Amino acid sequence: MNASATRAPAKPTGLDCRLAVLGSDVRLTPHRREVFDVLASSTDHPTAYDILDRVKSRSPHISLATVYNCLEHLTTAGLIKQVQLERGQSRYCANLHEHVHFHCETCGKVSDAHPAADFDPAKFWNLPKGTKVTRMDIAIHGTCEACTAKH
Amino acid sequence: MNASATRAPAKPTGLDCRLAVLGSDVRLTPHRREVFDVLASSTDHPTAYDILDRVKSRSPHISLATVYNCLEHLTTAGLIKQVQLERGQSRYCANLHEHVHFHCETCGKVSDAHPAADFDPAKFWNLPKGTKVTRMDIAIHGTCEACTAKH
DNA sequence: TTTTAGAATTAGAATGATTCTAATTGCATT
DNA sequence: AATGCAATTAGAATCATTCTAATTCTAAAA
Ligand SMILES: [Mn+2]
Ligand SMILES: [Mn+2]
Ligand SMILES: [Zn+2]
Ligand SMILES: [Zn+2]
Repeated sequence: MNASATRAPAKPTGLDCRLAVLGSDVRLTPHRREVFDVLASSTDHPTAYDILDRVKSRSPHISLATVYNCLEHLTTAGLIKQVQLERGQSRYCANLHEHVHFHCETCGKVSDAHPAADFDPAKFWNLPKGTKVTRMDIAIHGTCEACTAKH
Repeated sequence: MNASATRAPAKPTGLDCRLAVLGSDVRLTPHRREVFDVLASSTDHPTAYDILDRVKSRSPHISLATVYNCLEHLTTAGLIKQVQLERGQSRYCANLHEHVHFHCETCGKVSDAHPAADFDPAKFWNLPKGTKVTRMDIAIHGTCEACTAKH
C-alpha cells in the first residue's frame, strides 16, 4: 500500500501470474491469485483468517499480512468486495453482481440475495434532491431457512 | 455488563433519575440520562468520543468507560440504536423510526432518510421461503445535497 | 547473464476502538 | 447508621487491522 504509492505501477507484461482479469489493473501474483480463487469458490463470505486457513493448504508459508495485502489490492482493483456486517472482522465476497447480504443470527451464515430485475432501491427513500448515490450496503438479519425449519 | 448479569436488576423505585421511558426497564441514572439527551438532541450520529465531549460540558468527570456502559444499556433497552457504517468507530442514533442512513463520502455527514409509506423491502429480494427477517441495515453512500451543490 | 530497481512478502510492532478488571463510590432499603 | 447491590472509574487487556523495516522476487536493462 505504501510501496504502491511511490510511483506509477509498472505495467505487467509477464506471463501466467499477471493475468489481467475483468479489465482490472492488478498484478495477479501467485498469492493474489490464490486469495482470489479461494474467494471465487466460496459463497460463505470468509474473514481474513478464514482465507488465510484456506490458502495455507496450497501455500503453507503465506502470512496474515500478505492475505490482508492481497485483499486490499483485489478490493481496490474492484475484483472483490469487502463486507461489513457487524463490528469485528470484515468479510469478503467475490460476487460482483448487485446483491444484498442475508445474515442468519442463529447459525451465523451469510448468504447473497439478489434483487428483482426491476428493483430501483433509491426511489424508496426520500433523499433530498441533488443527492447522488454511489453505493448501497444492504444487510438483512434474521433466521435462515434451515434454522427456521429445525426449530 | 458483568455486574448486571449477576442478578435480576432491582426495580427502580426512586425519583427523577429513574424515569421509565417508552416502557423500557433501564434505570435512567443521571449519566445515562445525559447520554440519552445528548443523542436525542443530535441528528448527526455521533461516535462514543463525540458523545463523551458533549456530555462533558454537563458532567466534566464522566469517563469514556461510563459512556460506553451507558450506550450499551440504552441500546439493550432499545432506547437508542448502534449504527455501523464503516469499520472503525460505531455511531449512535436515537431515532427509533424505521429509517436508513445516508452517508456523504465527501463531507462525512450521516443523516436519516425515511422510506415511503408503502415500502416493503423484504419482497424485493428473493429470500428463500422460510427465511425470517428481524432487522435490516441499509446504508446509502454518495454525495449529499450541499456537497453536490458546491461542486 | 548479471545488474538493478521497484514491487511483493514477511514477522513482528504499533494502533485504535472497544471490552474487561478490579477497585471505589453512591443510593435505597433495612 | 449498616447493608448490599448497581454505577462509575482508571487503566489493562483484547481484537482486528495497519504499519514498519527488513528480505526476497521478478522483469526489464545493461
Ligand atoms: Mn456477497
Ligand atoms: Mn439514524
Ligand atoms: Zn441459520
Ligand atoms: Zn456532504
